[in-house]
Amino acid sequence: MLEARVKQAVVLKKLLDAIKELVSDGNLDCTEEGISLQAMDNSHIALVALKLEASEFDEYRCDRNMPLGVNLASLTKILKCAKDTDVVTLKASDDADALNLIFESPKEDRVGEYEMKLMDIDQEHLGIPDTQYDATVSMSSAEFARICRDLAVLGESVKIECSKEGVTFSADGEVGKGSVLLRQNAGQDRSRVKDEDEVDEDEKLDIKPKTKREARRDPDEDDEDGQRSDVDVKPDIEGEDELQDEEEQEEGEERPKKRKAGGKKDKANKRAKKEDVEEPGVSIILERQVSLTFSLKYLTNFAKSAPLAREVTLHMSNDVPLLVQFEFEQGTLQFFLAPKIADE
Amino acid sequence: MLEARVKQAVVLKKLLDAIKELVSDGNLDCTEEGISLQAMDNSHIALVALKLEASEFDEYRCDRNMPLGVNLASLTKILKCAKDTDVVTLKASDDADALNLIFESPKEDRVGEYEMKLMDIDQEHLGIPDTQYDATVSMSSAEFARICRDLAVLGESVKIECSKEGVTFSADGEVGKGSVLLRQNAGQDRSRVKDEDEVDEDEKLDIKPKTKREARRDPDEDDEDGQRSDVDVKPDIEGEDELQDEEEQEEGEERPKKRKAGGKKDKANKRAKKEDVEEPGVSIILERQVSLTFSLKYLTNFAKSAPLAREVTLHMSNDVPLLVQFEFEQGTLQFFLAPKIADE
DNA sequence: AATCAGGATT
DNA sequence: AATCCTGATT
Repeated sequence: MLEARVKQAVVLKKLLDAIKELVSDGNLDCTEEGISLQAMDNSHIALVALKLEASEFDEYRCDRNMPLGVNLASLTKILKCAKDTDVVTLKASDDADALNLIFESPKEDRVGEYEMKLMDIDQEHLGIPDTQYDATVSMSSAEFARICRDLAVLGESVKIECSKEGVTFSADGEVGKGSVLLRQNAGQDRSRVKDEDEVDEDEKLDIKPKTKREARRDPDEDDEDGQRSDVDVKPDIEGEDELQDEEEQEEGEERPKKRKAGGKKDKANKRAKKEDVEEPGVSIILERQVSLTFSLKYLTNFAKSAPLAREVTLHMSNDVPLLVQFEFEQGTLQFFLAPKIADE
Repeated sequence: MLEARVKQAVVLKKLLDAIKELVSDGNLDCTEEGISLQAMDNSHIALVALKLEASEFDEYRCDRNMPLGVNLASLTKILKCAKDTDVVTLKASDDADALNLIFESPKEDRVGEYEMKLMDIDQEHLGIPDTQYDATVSMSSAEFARICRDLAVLGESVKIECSKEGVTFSADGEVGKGSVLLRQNAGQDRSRVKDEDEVDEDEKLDIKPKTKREARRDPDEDDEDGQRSDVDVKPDIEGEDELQDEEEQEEGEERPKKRKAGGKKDKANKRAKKEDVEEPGVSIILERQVSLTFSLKYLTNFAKSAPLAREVTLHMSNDVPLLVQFEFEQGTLQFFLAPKIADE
């Protein structure tokens, strides 16, 4: 038995818009922790991993793990029947061959009940390596989308170079070539480009990811968050909690930073209400310079998630798949893409 | 000789948009009363009946009855040459083989004169039975359009069920199934769901239908309304006037309603100006529960009239054609559609 | 019918 | 910036 309530249908709509062009079918894996979906894209090149946290649902109940095989095009169609502000309740009985979706207007004078047929999908379970990334770039998701769109005009690939200077996206082709340099400008104490020692410290402390994670969730869940991001879409909760505690105990100096992060959360909330104009700054955590080339086709697809989150984080190490991560109120959406090998 | 002036071309444009996909050609029947058009749709399944009231034209003159056979695609093309705010004057001489359209900008600094060739159309004259409907649902036309569009994703037919609970639209197909329940919420004294006795009372008093009719026309015309809708598009003018007078004399109590109607009209005008956000509530008058199935293809076509009127009224009786009625400032647009026989 | 692009609107 | 509405296109 699954019963999950989302306050605003628009979140699910944006999610589906974000992934439906990459993945046609997938299992919504429903567990006590929440709902996750993990799938290779249709051409089996990119990996999409979505996690919706149980705690972030308006109401959540899942008695036992159940994979709900959904056709994302069908789900998109049905979600189109909801108004953006509708309250959505997802329901599935334990042996269901259908997912029930209930759309209720805020005034409760309109109730839509939809039933979507489910399918059996062989879950190729994908282990995502727990990578320590050499470079982590946080930036405005809208800016990321813009850059991908812009450079896609010029060529099929983009080279992303991350150094102390900032991050550079460059592409070239028939028409000509172009590059966009983003300097760090987060307007924070860590906004300047760090030198190696400082970087190491930041990496060790894992400040930056935490800041982002904390932006929308309890600090105590940071590491669960981290695992979700870096290890597996279906992590073991107990193990994570332990890891979390360890880290917190090991590094007492994290606490002040955590509070700082808390401050950021408030700021982010305020922004969401009245400062939408203010774009998130660019911040870079660099352990090692990276230079990687990716298919713009995929990146532009990933960038379609921009409406979900103001900020996107690019995690990169040389010769390792890129992780593009969007954290939004209800969870996390990740995309993985292997770099092109040569500068083709 | 016909000469009719409409203040805003946009009304005619919306009208044409509303019916041009259903009907390709038709006679504009011009009489002293106004201009009406009645036609089966191209597949001879649905019936479209339009009436533009002489009194609602800015200026109206029609010396003798004349059917102007128009190709609606042509008329649409020509109306596209008018700006929405242009004043439109329709002119036709008695033996005309063409309709003249004059588009004048409000500032009168621009005059467009167009002439559209007319055609001879054998008017298959259609008697519309004067049905007493078991259920009458008034609702936001935009919502009606939305529901039809939404359910059209799922299947070809929609079942409309009207009960004390409210009205339910449901459809199913390959992807799954869906239903939308609208509860009564008119926010009026009659907004709650009535039980049988109350329903009977309301029906007897005919409160609800009058309310609706009064929204845009004089109560005295209620029965003319019925005739226009239910009997003939080309009525004998003299006869009708007599009927009107008779009724006025018969039922003195209608006069106050006339005044009331005027007030309501003003209200509607105000709404158009400042209350566009406020959707009309759902109100249901139910003599008997109904459950009917209709082709969504037709209903979605009918729903294209939504820009004409904030509200739509669905009149239903079991096994009888549905009447979908839009009342707008200048007149009434009605669509009739027979139900599907089985639950196919 | 459905998707996409453009323009208007808030 | 995002949504809505329209027109165009496949």
